[in-house]
Amino acid sequence: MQQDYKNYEFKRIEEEVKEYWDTSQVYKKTKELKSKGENFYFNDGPPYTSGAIHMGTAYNKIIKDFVLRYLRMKGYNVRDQPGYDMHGLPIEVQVEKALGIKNKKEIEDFGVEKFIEKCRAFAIEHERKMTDEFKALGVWMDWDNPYETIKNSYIGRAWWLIKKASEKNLLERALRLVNWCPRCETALADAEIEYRDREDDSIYVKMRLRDGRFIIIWTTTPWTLPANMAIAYNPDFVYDEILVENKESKEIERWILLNAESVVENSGYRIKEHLSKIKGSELEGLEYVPPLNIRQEKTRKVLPADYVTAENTGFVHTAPGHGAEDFDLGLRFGLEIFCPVDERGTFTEEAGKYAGKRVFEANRDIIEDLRASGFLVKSEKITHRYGFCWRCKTPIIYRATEQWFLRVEDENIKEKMIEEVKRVKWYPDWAGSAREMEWVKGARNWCISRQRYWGIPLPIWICSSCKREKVIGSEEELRALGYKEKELHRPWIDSLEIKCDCGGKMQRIKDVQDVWLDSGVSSWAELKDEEFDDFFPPKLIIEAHDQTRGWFYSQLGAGVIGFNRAPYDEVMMHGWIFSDSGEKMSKSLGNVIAPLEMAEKYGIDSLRFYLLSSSAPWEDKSFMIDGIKNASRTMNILWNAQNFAINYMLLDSFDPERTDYALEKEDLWLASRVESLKERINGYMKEYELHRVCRDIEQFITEDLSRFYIKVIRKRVWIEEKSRSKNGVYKTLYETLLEISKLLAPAAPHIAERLYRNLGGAMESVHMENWPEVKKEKISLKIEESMDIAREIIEAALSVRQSSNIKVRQPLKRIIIETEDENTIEAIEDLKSIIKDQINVKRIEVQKGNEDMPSCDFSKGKLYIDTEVDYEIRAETIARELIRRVQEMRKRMNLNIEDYIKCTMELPESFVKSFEDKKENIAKETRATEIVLGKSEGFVQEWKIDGERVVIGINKL
RNA sequence: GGGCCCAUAGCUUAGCUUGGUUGGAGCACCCGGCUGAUAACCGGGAGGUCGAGAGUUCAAAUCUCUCUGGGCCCA
Repeated sequence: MQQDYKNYEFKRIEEEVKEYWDTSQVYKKTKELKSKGENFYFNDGPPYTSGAIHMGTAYNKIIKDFVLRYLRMKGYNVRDQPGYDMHGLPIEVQVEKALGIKNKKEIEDFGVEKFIEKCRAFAIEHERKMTDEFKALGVWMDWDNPYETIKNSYIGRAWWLIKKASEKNLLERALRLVNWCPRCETALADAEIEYRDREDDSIYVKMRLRDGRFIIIWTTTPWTLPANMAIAYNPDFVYDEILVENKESKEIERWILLNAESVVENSGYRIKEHLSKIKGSELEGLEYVPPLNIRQEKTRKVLPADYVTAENTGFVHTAPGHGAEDFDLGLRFGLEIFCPVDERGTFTEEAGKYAGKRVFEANRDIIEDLRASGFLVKSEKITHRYGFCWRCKTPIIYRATEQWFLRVEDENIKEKMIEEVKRVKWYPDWAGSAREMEWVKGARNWCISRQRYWGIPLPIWICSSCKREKVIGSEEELRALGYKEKELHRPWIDSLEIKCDCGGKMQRIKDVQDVWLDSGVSSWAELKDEEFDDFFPPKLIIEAHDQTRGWFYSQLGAGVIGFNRAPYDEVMMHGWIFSDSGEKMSKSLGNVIAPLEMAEKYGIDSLRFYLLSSSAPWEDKSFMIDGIKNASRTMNILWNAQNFAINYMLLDSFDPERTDYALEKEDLWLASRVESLKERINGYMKEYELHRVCRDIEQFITEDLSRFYIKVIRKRVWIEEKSRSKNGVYKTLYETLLEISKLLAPAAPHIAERLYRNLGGAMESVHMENWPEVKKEKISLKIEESMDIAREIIEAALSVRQSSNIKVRQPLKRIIIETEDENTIEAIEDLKSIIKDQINVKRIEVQKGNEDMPSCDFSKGKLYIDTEVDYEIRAETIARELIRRVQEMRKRMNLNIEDYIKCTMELPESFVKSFEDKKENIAKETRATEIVLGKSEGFVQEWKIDGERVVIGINKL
């Protein structure tokens, strides 16, 4: 056992603990110690290596660290390899920026090889920085051996899945509608789209039917009109046919639409007459003349579609080359998938007069053309949600292109995925049953090809003559074909030509793989061959709720295709951290709170404890500075409790092994509280309710241990001689603190370690310990209830004291408690000395109260205080006042607890007799060898007691 | 527009599953007190239309519906 810093100097403490972990290789030894336990494969969701960690990343790893430390204490052999997601567009975009490059052509000019090297360097540099930060947060993972998605071994494992998909006929190349970033010139997965508000044109356009009537359509993307191939209507609707007049030309027209009034509002038309109702189904077969007749076609058809809603005009302009539903409708009715837009978002020659224009810029021209030709009803602005490229923030467009897909929509695959979502245990339950389920049910075939550079090359070779495809499933397979380059990345891999059976040459498709698939395969790609049997599949993953469509999903898809199962049994989903005003933290808003800055200021353990206890893991949190301050205060209180305990134990050379101790009621009570705390915590851990775990520990430390127990046992500790009762205190404190160090180890690993080591814990580290078992026999609900009653009585009495203006230093003659409650009567009998002590009262009587006495109600009855002051009470009050002043002076002089003093006092005449009577007691309490009345000497201070002047002088001996 | 989650004091939150005395804490504020582990703590004060509305019920923060606002994921 040893004393520690007087104050909770978290910075020094945390640094020193880390140093201890390093020099004594505690992490390694802990893992070795637990290596015989049951294997537990925890799979770390790899953060993306493109920046410093933010509060959310920190929170994520802190939760993981909590759970991993807990699992180790529970005896598991935990596989805790961290990972990094290091490929992909985000890094390419950042490197492009650094190089001052703007598009793919400039990358080709710069050199793909050099570009790849820049990307690699970028990823590795950030990986290093992030690792340092995670370590700083005290996160124990296998930082020397992270899995990295850019390694050859990893890439080969990713290929395995592509081959597997190909073998199962789940890999297909298809003309499909994809999200397209015109700046990055690549397809994007649904997961790569970020939705934000954007202001767009909102136009209503007339489509002339062959019979001269008009159908009105509405769109926010005028640039898709050149690709218009049909108009969709809903056969279940009843449309209005109306007569409208052009306000200027007075021309009369017949329109078919819904919501005529609002469409005509603010336009150059007014309604003359409502003619008739037309059933949607009656529109079948109608033909119209496309308004921007760029292809000189005569007419196109009006087609039925269920997805058309009654919003706007009830008709939907359909461009199969630019919209998902349009595309499907196009397939169903054999429309041409017309897409006159190239990869840079520019109209091609096929777009006639618009050729060469960027699509968004063409909006204006198209609107003007419609206006000029009289087809525009009106043009307004609208703010709506629109998709943007997740990295470069360019508004995306939809294009029909040939891409590679994993056929997730395949009935067997989707059914299995749904089954797996049901099988997996989600925390909280609705993360799976509602959220993930919803997403999986609506899942589309997964576009996995990207027309980019920094990624895992898709291992697909195609013969230029017979078009046969070959998929490579591993690095070995590639090497067997004679591939000599060290690198599996582009551009090197593109050089490999494979001889086709037909005699032709096979070339790799140029695409790289969607980076979401990189992390999707991590569950097996990170494993070494020899680990596979022992660990696969992983048991648990822990990520934020945005991963519903991200990693939860990509792993599920990849796992079902590869292994016919989800690569996890349990998913713990957590929330995001927002700023104190509840906004997203972002550089542009200037409200970013860096995790390490907070750790610097308030301590790592405090940061961790705050984040963990603030609210349920799955809830989003606003980061409150007051919250972390409060956590720091809790750590401080624990620190002080430790110092108090160890200080006195050392003074009395207490040995925790000794058995000559006597336990009092309060000791049994505290022990019971510890055990019931453990029992509650075990319950919370079953549902990963980490916040409840932390809150209960905090409550115990502040309420039970510090504010009550230590206050109650002070007197016992002050007794000079060694005693069985004092040993009882020490024994209780020692065991309590030791248990607390273990319970706190997952959340606040540094202070827990220090506390454990200071107490002389049996292991080298608290993190090697076993998670404490509940000792049920120590739990006594009876004593806990009694103590609750006692505490309530104490509170009530102190309250009456205050309202009657009687300070606690003045003893009360008696209190009277009026109650019928048997438990209360019993509690008073049982805990009399504690109650008397805390209230400073001579006697407790249970009987009918005297209505003239000051009183107050409490839940089980009424409490009265007897305020009569006799000579003895007066004398004791004065003695206590004097003791208090001397103690305060000792403190100010910085004396040690065991130092002796000599004391001189100048007292008013009215105090002298009391003083003489209580002199012995005053001397004992203040460790004064003598107290002399007369001129004060040494350290002298003047006090006012009950309005009288008192001068005290102290000399240290 | 859809799915899921959230809304309780100035702030952070408990209570909601299983309706039932005057809805608890902590932080901050004011007043008083206590203190040889603790610049710690205790007592009191002030502060709540339990997001809004409707319904079920003898009784609703709690159950149901609708709406509003926020978040995530989509369209």
